[in-house]
Amino acid sequence: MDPERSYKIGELARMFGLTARTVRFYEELGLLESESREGSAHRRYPERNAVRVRRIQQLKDYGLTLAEIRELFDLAARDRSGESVRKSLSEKYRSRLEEARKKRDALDSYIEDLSWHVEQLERVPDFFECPGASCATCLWAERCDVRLLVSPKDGA
Amino acid sequence: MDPERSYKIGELARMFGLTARTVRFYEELGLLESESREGSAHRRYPERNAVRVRRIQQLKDYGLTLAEIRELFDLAARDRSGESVRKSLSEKYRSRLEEARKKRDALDSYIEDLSWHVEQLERVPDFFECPGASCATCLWAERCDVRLLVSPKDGA
DNA sequence: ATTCAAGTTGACCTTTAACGTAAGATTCGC
DNA sequence: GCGAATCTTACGTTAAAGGTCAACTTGAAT
Repeated sequence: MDPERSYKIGELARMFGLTARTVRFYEELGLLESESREGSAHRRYPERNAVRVRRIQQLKDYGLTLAEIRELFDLAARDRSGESVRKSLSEKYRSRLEEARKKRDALDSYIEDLSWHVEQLERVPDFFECPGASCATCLWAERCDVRLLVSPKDGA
Repeated sequence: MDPERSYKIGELARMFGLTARTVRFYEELGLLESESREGSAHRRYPERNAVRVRRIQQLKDYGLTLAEIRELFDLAARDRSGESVRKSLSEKYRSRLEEARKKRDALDSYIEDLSWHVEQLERVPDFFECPGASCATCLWAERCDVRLLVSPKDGA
C-alpha cells in the first residue's frame, strides 16, 4: 500500500459501488477525511480512506448505524491501544446478538402461529360457518361474537 | 350479543385500548361503519364493529397492513360465501410465512457471523496488531490494508 | 339551566436513516 | 477549449399509523 496514493471522489466511490454523494455524505458525518484542499477545488482522499469505506460497509452490514460507526472511529482515534474500541465494539456486537436472538425467537413463534392459522384456513371446509366453538378467521362480524375469535394460544 | 347495542366512540376505544382518534381513523379507512347519524352529531358504532376491531388487531399482529385488512373486509362484503376471503387470507398468510422463514434464516446466519466476530474480538489479545494474516475488526486504517479486512465467510 | 366531559372536523406533525435529486457554477485533464 | 467530473446548497424521499393542536359543539346529568 502506497501511503502517498490518493483518490478522487469518483474513484473511491467506484471502488466500492457507492456514489460520489454517498462519499461526500460520509465525510460530512466525519467518517472519512479528505486532504486539506490547498490550491485545489476537488477533494482528495488518501489511501487509508479506502480501508475506512470497507470497514463502514462491514459494520453497516452488522447492523451498526453510521452514527455508531463514527463513535467507534472517534474512539479508535483517541485510544490507539485499541482496547476501548475492542471493548466497545464487542459490547455492541453482543447486544446486537442478543437482540437478534430475541428477534429470532419471536419470529419462530410468529411462524408457528401463522402456520396454525394457515392450517385452520385450509383444513376446515366450512370454517366460516362459525360453529360456535371457535372461529379463527371469520370476517363478517354480523354473525360473530368477539369471544369466538380465537388464537392458537387460546387453546384449541 | 345484542344486535341493537351500539357504542359511543370512547366506549369502543376503551374496550380495546385504543384512542378515539384511532377509531375515527379506522372508520376513515373504511374498516368500521358507524350508523348514519340522523339527528345526532356523535358517532354510534353498532355491536359488529367491536368484532371488527378485535379482528383488526389480530390481523395487524400477523403483519397485515390496515390497507390489506380493508381489502379483506371488502372481499368479505362482496363474497358472502367466504371462499374468496379464505383463499385470499390463506395466500397472504402463506406469503408472510415464507417471508418470515427467509428472515429467520437470514437472522440465523447473521447471528453466526456476529458470534464469530465477538469471538475474534475477545479471543486474540493483540488482535489489533494486524499480524498480516487477517484482521476482522481493526479500526485504524493507517496500518491496515483493505485485503486484511476479513469476514468469517472469507475463510479463516 | 348549567356544565363540562366527551365528541366533532380539519389540518398539519411525527418518526427515521441514509442518502437521492436538482440546479447552476466551477474545474480538471487532455 | 471541451466535456466529464466535481463543487455547494438545499430540499425531497420513504411511509404507516396514528398524534397533536385548535376551535367548536353536544349531550347527559346535576
